[in-house]
Amino acid sequence: MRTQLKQLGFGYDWDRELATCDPDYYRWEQWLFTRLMEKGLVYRSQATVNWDPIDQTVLANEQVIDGKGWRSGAPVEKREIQQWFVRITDYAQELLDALDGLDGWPEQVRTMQRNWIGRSEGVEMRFGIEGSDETLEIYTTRPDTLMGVTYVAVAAEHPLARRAAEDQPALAAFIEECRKGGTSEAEIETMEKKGHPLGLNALHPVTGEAVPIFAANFVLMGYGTGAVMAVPAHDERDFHFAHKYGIPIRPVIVPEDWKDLAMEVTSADGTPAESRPVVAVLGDASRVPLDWSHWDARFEQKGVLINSGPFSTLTSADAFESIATWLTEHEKGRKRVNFRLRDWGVSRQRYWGCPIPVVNGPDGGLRPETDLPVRLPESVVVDGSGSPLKKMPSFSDLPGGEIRETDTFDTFFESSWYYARYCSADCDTAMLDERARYWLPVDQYVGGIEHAILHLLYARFFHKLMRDEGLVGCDEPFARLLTQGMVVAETWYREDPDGRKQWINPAEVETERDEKGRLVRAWLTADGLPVTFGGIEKMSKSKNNGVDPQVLTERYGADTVRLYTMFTSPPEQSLEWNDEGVEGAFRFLKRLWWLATTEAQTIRGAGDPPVSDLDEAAGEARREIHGVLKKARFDYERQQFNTVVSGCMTLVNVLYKLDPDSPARGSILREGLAIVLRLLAPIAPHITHHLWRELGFGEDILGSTWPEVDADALVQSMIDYVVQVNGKLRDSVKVPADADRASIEAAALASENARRFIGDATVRKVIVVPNKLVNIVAN
RNA sequence: GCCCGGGUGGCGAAACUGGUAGACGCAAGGGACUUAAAAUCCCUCGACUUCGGUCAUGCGGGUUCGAGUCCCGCCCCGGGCACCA
Repeated sequence: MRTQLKQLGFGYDWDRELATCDPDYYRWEQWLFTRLMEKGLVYRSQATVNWDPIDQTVLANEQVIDGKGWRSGAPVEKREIQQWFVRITDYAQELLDALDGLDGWPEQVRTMQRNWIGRSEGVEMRFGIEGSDETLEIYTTRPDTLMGVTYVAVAAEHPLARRAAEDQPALAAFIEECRKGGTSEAEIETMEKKGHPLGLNALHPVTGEAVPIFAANFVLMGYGTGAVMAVPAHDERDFHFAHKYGIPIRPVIVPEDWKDLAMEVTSADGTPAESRPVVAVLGDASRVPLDWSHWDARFEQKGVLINSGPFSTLTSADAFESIATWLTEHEKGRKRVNFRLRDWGVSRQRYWGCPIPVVNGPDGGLRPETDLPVRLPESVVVDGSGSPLKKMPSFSDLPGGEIRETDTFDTFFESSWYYARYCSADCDTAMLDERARYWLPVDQYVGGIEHAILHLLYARFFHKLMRDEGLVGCDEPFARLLTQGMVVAETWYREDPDGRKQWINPAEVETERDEKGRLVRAWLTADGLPVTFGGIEKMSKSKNNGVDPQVLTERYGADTVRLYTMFTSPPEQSLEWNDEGVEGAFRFLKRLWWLATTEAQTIRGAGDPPVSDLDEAAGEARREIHGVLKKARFDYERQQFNTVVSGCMTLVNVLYKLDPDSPARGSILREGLAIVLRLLAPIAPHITHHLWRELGFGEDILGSTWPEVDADALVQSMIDYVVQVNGKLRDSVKVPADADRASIEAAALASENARRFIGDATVRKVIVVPNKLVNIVAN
């Protein structure tokens, strides 16, 4: 890979090369971790993982396919194990607030991070439990719907549910059922929502009303308090759950403009409107009824409270405050800010990775390892079940009955600070030294959009941890961010007899397609036997659908590969790789080469183009050249490199078409090539460097100055105006550049086609867009 | 399911804040040069057309003198969803 990067001409400083698996690197993140332990920023807690009961190993979410282990095929179970966590939630507010200042970042990424952190303002409160002194703590962002609570749901593994299950076999079976399946949010959110009553009631904090408690498979113990209040009338999931289990639906909110009617009904007899159209209750047939027999997105909207006792007639916003105050005064709850963001679980039960530098004492105590680095053993037995380190006493067993932690860090730990280590790559006395303060933040960070949330959030967090250790001087790691689109490619696979997928590289697959491009059949080149299409996905090692640029580099050279890659689409956009167009990039560089070398003598002997007395065609050529330059500079600034390349192609086309008899030809060639070589230098450095010298412009193109636009060259004496009639293109007219509005209008109205299309109609209005068009509105 | 993007010719794409849709390329077709091929150069290239035009930027509505661009509602594709990294 190093050879390939060098061949492609990337200007890296190889003295700063580092490998995150090197103990000289990872010892410093071990050191930081021990500092965080001392500061109380790490803790150990139970967390749920995917467990493969056959292979006896923890599975990554990616390794759970349709609820089964990817290797064993066994149904995956949830299992609680001790894990290390870093308190990223302590930094949630800062991570959120600082996004506003990251104006060099794409708004898209900032939005994703804001949503991920998910700050919400709500109320936490306690429900009593009938016949018990215990309480259930819940959090809601919609306290205005509190009076519509008709049940409460807890996680299947909630202690209350476990205890209730002791003498209820059906409930115990349900809890067992909930253990099946993976832990990913996508899986939990898309599975069928199920529940089972505990046979216990919760007591409403305001009314004291008893509502049933259910164990539910969509409530997770690890997130929040493991319990939620449910308002079927105003939450879609609760609504469907209530229908399924015959739980009452009690509407407590109606649209705000129904306020007067709402007051009528609540003051009339106080009869709950359960399951009856609210309009019928309100007695106004002219309104569109809200019928609670089917879900309607309007139910979730805020409005005015009804059926809510003392809070009826309040708006949702006022009710939020009133209910929060009521709960606070009665010591049953309070307002609270909540974050969706959860603490960072950094433990992995795998061999690869940096060992977590902690020692378990014989008395159960924990201490940070002081003798760093804790090296990852290099010779281990990998038997496919569990972590090899756990079965390696030479690693884990320490004198005095102490046992070393055998979990390793999440590999995001390594990728969260490598950018900073580049500044101090050779420092062996500290994680970072004063050079990191000098260089950071990174001016321009480039990475795939798939890292928009996790990697970029962890790196921002890590940076703040290092800042608080005094290691870096700034608050954020990356001043500007460019998120590349994915390079996606087809995936192909074959299944083993036991159902495992073997991924095959697209380069080894041949296909036959019908005239509409649909796949007819596909086979492996090597054996001619069929392979299965697995969809188009981002290139990855696990799906074996990467493309090796080496073949193209050998055939066309580094500059062609670089140019084509830049030309084929803008960097943010995802791209289905296809090298069919690479010939065009190669052809362009050959044209550039041919022009420069055959005209070298002319160019070397030419001077600057005369500014005033150019013939018309030469003036037009200069206008085009400087027009391209102006746009290319703009496109470089907005990082749209594909149009920089097409601009350069246009510029070379202009130079090819110069009138061979024009006296200005030599000087325009000279000016044009001097511009195009510098515009292309960052993209195709090798050829431009050579031609720059060849044409006598200088020794090193990288040391030259950026070309400047000649504003005089852009001046036009006549301007083409498009003439539209009723918004449709009908004609165009040439107008002197200094013409006033009236004469532009007159010219447009006088044009032949405009007159034809206006016909007998009356001209109502004429719109003039300066330097662009005239639209005549007539009817 | 939720969050973020995207959908424009046969293909990759362009169109700066609403103002000539398809720049620049690829592929294809025709021609020149050549014994021939490669390379190179020139021309054509969204659809339909009565050759006046008409239609066309995923689908259906809307705002506007004017919509690929703005608004509302859908469909499809990609990325992420905390243990792929």
